[in-house]
Amino acid sequence: MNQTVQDIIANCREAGLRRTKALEELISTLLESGRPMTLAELASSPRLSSQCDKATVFRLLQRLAGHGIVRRLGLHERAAYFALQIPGKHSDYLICTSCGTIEPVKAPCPVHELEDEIRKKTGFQNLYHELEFFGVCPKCA
Amino acid sequence: MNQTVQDIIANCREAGLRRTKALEELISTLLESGRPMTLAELASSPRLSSQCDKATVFRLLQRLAGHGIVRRLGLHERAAYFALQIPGKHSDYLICTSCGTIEPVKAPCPVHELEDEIRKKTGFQNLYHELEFFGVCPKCA
DNA sequence: GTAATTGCAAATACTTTGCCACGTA
DNA sequence: TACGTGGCAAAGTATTTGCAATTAC
Repeated sequence: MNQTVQDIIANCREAGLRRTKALEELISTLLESGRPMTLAELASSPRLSSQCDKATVFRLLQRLAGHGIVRRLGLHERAAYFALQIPGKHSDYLICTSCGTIEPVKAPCPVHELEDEIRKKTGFQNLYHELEFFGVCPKCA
Repeated sequence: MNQTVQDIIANCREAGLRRTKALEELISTLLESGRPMTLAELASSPRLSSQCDKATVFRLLQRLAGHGIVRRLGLHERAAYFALQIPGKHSDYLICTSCGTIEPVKAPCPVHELEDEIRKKTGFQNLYHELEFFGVCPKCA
């Protein structure tokens, strides 16, 4: 287990969560995959399926989302997606509507200025955004 | 019933759909509301609840989405949202995570250039994007 | 020891489909 | 008439919760 996992778990501890096997495996799995994952995917992943129940993963994700350690994403599927929320890192996603592959967009996000403007003009608090591109990838086309 | 409704229904007819009461009411409702709505909202709206079953609304929305006349949106809720897809018009949304209000963002969308870039670099077909801002509105704060 | 966490199973929420009746073209 | 469309009810998928047992601190 590398340093980053330890760091994130340290954040969890600060947030008042207990250090459990399930928590460690969940964080590791999300970090290793590097992409948003659904509850079903997570709960059936090798590291977690042997380790704990789907309800546990669900509740863990809920707690982590409540503390801003993971973020829940829509992504147009029926199932919700979850991704680690690394401070200072923001990702937009490119999603193939045919095969469902999700990859982070590498280019810098062009939305922050508009976000600032909206924050000023509307008075919304805790503003953040979610940006996804949908299309058919070359393999599927 | 105004002209725009007639226009949209004309598009539906061209797409091979029949002109039914349910179709007219659905289009009118979506157009009047001016915002994305869930299946449940639509099916229980005054114009539609008296008119037809939820399954009918569901199937209509599916057909319309298949022909690009409505668009299905994620918007972070458990239920899917549907919005009329007016040619040449694109909307980003500002959503209050506390009361759930959804309003279109008035400012021009700053994402089109990045979208073009992604189209060129990745070879994705039929590329489009979805952009949402989430936060707590002044009333809820 | 105490409160947070977990597993299992049951309850919800929302979506989707089957089947036959009906209405539009 | 023929095929798209509609209603009703049932099935499917994903999420969420209750409660007693367990575990981290």
